[in-house]
Amino acid sequence: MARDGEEIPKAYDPSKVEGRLYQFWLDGGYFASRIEPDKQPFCIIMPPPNVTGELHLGHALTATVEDALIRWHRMRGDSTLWLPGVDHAGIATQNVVERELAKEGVSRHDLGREQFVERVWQWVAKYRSVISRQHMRLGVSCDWEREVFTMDEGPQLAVRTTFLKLYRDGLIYRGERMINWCPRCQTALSDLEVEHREQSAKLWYVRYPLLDDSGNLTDEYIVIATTRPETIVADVAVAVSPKAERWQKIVGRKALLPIIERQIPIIADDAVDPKFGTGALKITPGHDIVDLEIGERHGLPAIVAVGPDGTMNEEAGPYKGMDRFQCRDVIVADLERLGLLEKTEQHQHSIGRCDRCDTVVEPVVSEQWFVRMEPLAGPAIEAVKDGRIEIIPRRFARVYMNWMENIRDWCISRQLWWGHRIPVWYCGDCGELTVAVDDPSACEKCGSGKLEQDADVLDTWFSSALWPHSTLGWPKETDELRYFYPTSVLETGYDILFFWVARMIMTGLYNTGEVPFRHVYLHGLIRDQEGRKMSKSLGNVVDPIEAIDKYGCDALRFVLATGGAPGNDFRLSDERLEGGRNFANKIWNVSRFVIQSIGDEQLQAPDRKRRAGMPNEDLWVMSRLQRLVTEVDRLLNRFQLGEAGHRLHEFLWSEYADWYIEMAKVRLKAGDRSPLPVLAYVLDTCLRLLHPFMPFVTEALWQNLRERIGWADEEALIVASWPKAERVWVNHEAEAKAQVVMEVVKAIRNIRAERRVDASRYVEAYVAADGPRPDLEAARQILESLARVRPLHLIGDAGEAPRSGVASAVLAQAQVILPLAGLIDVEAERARMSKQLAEAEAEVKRLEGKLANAAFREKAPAAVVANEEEKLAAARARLEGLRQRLAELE
RNA sequence: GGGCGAUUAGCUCAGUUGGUUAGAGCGUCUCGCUUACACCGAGAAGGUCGGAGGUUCGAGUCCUCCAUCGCCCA
Repeated sequence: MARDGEEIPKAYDPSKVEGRLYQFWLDGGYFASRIEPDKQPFCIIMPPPNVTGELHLGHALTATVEDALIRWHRMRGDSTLWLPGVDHAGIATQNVVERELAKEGVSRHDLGREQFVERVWQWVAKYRSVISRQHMRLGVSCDWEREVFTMDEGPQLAVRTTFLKLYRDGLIYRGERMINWCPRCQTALSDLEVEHREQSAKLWYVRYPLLDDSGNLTDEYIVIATTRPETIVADVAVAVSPKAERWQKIVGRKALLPIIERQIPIIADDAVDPKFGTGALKITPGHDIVDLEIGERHGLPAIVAVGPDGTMNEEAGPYKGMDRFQCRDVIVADLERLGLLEKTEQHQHSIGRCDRCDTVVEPVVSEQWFVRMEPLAGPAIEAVKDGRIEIIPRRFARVYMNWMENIRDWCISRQLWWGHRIPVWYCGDCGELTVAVDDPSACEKCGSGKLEQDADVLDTWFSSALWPHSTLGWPKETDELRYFYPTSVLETGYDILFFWVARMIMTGLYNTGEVPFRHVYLHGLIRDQEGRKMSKSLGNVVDPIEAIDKYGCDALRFVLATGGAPGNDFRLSDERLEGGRNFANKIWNVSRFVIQSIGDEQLQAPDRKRRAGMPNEDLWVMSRLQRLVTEVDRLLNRFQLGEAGHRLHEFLWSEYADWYIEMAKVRLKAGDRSPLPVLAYVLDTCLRLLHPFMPFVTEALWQNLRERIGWADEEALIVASWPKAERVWVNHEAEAKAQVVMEVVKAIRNIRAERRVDASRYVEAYVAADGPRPDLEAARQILESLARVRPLHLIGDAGEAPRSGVASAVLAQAQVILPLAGLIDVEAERARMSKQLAEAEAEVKRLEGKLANAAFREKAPAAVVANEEEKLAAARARLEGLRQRLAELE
């Protein structure tokens, strides 16, 4: 921004101010949080981006919304803490680094665990700084001094403490359960990390030969339907539905498992759907959750035939070493050759895939660590039910409840190298395990020093679940924890409601006894122009930094903040970003005009005691401004950022710039500097209100404006006080008066445009009005200038105006008559007026009907009725005027 | 199978306690360099708010059913 004497550039150039201002804020220490007991704390813990890579638009949206809330509260005088962080993202980061290594032709196994983890730390160091720099480009005003990484000492301690606590409370256990296994990532996954997709597959009908009582093969057989013939090798039974009559007589007999030639029982179980396939199922407890349950009921073993890498193991006999899908083909061919394949059908069913690498997940019985969720869910349900936590938009509370009420145990162990190592040690001597916060030197049971730590790490979300309290110091009782916890708002995308939000609520309550946050604000997903999810493979990813380079940070932020409603997805496009850039430029130019008009003077705020002597337009804009402040506050309090942004846009552009500035120019051009305090005051207020949305332009302009306004106490807008609505300035009468003036101007402009009157040409005009005549008289110069009319005759009765060669417009409170000899076609004018007359008649009729309805008068609120009556009066006045005009038309 | 959301102007979307003649941005059309801004200004056109019922003095907004699309959970 230019200093005095220098010209302010005509167009806003974000690249010239953003970097400089961010440094200015950093230098000023404005982002730092402080514990100030006399103030209201306002705290947001930032969702930690993954260290896997760079920020995307979802992060930009998060940053935009959270920064807006933080800046707003900071200006309101609250003690704000916005705590940034980064997530180690176990499986995702391990994958990324493994991919890097692959480029060098090395696997993690070549390096060994220790060296591999070292490599990941190198990656982390690099990307943490990339992410921080990108956040800074977004203008985030978070407290960088407090940045936390999920693998820092604090979170490490919190993770171990929580693990031990849960273990001692019996809420963490180790057991053999059906889990989801990704053969590519070679780790267990939680249910949430599996994506189910419907797809078309084959359903094979296979004959299992039956044995007689002495175990000899018969020529009878039972037909089962399966989508996974490769798991036949792990079958332990055939189950039939008790409702499938055709099979009842063979229950209790034995079948001979094809190929493997194991004798398996035929059992009956209610879990078998009689309508699926033949009503008989092969039972593979090692690879299917339903089968596992059936197997348990019947005391059957679980055989696992698929190994960790997705190849068949020794249980598969002749198929050992084959990939599971290759095995499927081979086994089907073998069955066919043996005459055991009855038929094949197409079949729609849902297949689970790893949400990280899209590999088909293998359900498999495996020994893992689990968290018992049900006891944790209860209090978490209560917290939302009783309103201690409010979820915005509200509909997500139901989604949350639904999930919580049907919660299942959480598999938390991961066979990865990168992450929080499970704090469990196994004794080489007695075999017992020791769970501890600090690395133990001896076995709890036998005291032996031969301890080995569990090789696995915890699900990343385990540490994320502790984030609001672990970042504030828990389990230590820090001042931060006491002051800022429970935090104020948790803002994130609805896509991680279960992954993260729900788990934070559960563990927050479990560890601290208090909710982790008061409000959950869920934003939608950002999509591309065609509504597709942005993804690297589609190549439709918009890089927020590129958008900032092209349009400016404020443009991007304004678009993100106002682009959609909370919880709804929205589409981002260049057109929208252009709109944001244009708005920033408008703010720039409005300010440029005001600042240049003020010059070197220092102004005082408009004096509320001298309101009586102020021109109506000043009173009007001051009144509108108060309403704006009230509205923006109301909306922000309800997390309606988008709507608040729209109101600001609307006011600044369509009221302040289009009307007030244009009106003020009339006096300014005449050498009257009296509008300046109002111009400056309204601008100052707008810049303050807009600052949370568009921090850079507003700060840049305000730095220039503040030298010229006597009421600016603070050295920077970022810490300037948030505007308060001042009731005294609210003025209905002034608003009504200004309304008439603006309507007259619009009416004249309309006629001029329709009659193709040269825009620069002044024309003679008659404005007839009774009541508002003095107001129009007061606004004479404004009317002349904005409507380009001269001479302007303000008359009491339309009859005093010429009748021939005129074009006219009838408003409720005034009539406009423009003598435009030569440009007027009487018949066309008559037709135009007649059409308007018909409209007005219909309007009057409609309102009369409404008001004649006794039920309406009786039941509707008095204010609504009065409003309708006012409308009727206006419509009648207009109708009367139109009749008169038409009659006088010659 | 259960749940949720969307369906409003050519396009993208607002419209939170039911109360003007339903709004915005972009696009379209007509004018215009009137010294803040052409990243602009002035004017205009454009919608039976997915469909059908219902509640109500009054429904884009509440209820029921249906249709299409999308998402989540199982």
